[in-house]
Amino acid sequence: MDHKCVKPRSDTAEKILDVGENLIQTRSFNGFSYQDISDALGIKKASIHYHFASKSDLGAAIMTRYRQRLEAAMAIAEGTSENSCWDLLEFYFTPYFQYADTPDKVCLSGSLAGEFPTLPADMQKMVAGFFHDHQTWLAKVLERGKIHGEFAIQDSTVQMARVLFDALQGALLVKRASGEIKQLHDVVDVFRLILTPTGKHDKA
Amino acid sequence: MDHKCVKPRSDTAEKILDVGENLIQTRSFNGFSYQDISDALGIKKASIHYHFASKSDLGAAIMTRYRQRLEAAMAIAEGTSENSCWDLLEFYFTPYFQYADTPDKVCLSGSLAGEFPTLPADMQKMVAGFFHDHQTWLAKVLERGKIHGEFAIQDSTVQMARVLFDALQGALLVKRASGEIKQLHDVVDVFRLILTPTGKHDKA
DNA sequence: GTCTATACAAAGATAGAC
DNA sequence: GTCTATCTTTGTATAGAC
Repeated sequence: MDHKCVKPRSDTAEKILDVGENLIQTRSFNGFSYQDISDALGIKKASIHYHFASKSDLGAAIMTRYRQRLEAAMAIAEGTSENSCWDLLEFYFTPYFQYADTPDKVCLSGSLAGEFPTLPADMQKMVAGFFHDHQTWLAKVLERGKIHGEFAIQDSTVQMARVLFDALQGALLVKRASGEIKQLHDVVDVFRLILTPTGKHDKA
Repeated sequence: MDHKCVKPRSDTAEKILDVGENLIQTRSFNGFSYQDISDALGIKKASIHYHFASKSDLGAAIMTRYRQRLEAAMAIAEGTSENSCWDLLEFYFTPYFQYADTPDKVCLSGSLAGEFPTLPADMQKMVAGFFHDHQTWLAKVLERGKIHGEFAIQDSTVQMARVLFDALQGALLVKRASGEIKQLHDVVDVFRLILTPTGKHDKA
């Protein structure tokens, strides 16, 4: 089960990825430099190039790790039989709430979306893949919940998954500008209400 | 009625704003340079500085003009008595559809949202103001439509306006990455459905 | 693996001629 | 208003010592 599909990486490389991920989420890809990482870790810019030859490579590595981490968690949650579809949905919301609790973090892909046409080609593919995978996963959860009678969805679950995903990403971005955490909570609350069949939201 | 609250500007300045607006919508603020404008207009970088001393000034001017243009149109539409609330809503969608019809354009503020923390302070205020104004306008339309019986909204119209706005902004960003125009249409279709009281969508 | 040093290009910005 | 020329800073990236 723990088949370690992730390449082992040096401790420094991992720290660079950590800082880089954070920097993209807070400042976007074009908005940070190797100097920022250098400052954060106390190592020289040249040392970063040893681990990641180009900024493009670094960006791709950050995206890859981010996607693997989230999508592995999604796959595990989905495969855990105790989880109801409501559980899965609430589970999916957690990182959004985590980011919204910070003053300046958004989803990695959400941050990159604004500068999409300026990104290296491989990063563009990864961002598009991220969007696709998350919406597909959400659609699967909604479809299963619809069939089980957990969710009240008259029409396309694929469509609903798209709207939910768009709203979550949009809410994070708008929230960061306004500082109002309600921006995200409203999205979650509205969808909880829309998807609830009887009118009461029962998670257990 | 036509009280011209917009400062008269030279023809070149206006062209610079046009190109700059386009560049931000396609490449974001950190993703374009004075050189890009220089190339597009066939004038030298120094000439641009004559019209807009700093990039910060240019960005602020672009944002100001963009907001005024959209919000003036929204105010006029709102004040036109023939318009139903459905009309107003469909009217609000039009620029989103326009952007979605291009390969690489998103909302100006949506583009800036991804790099928000790196923006000059005055631009940050304008982006936040844009988000606030648009959501307030949408909430007003939804509230009026709710009272008139045009819209089926059980709960907070403010909340619903937020979710709709988030979803529209998110959809444009995701659409640009995937190229799938459906990303935006799904949002519009779902909200048309949700807001329709009888189940049929009657715009007249 | 990390450092110093440096190359190289691009960006924002200014001075001053025309 | 636009130009040429130039300055300054920053950013990505490489070479080579340790």
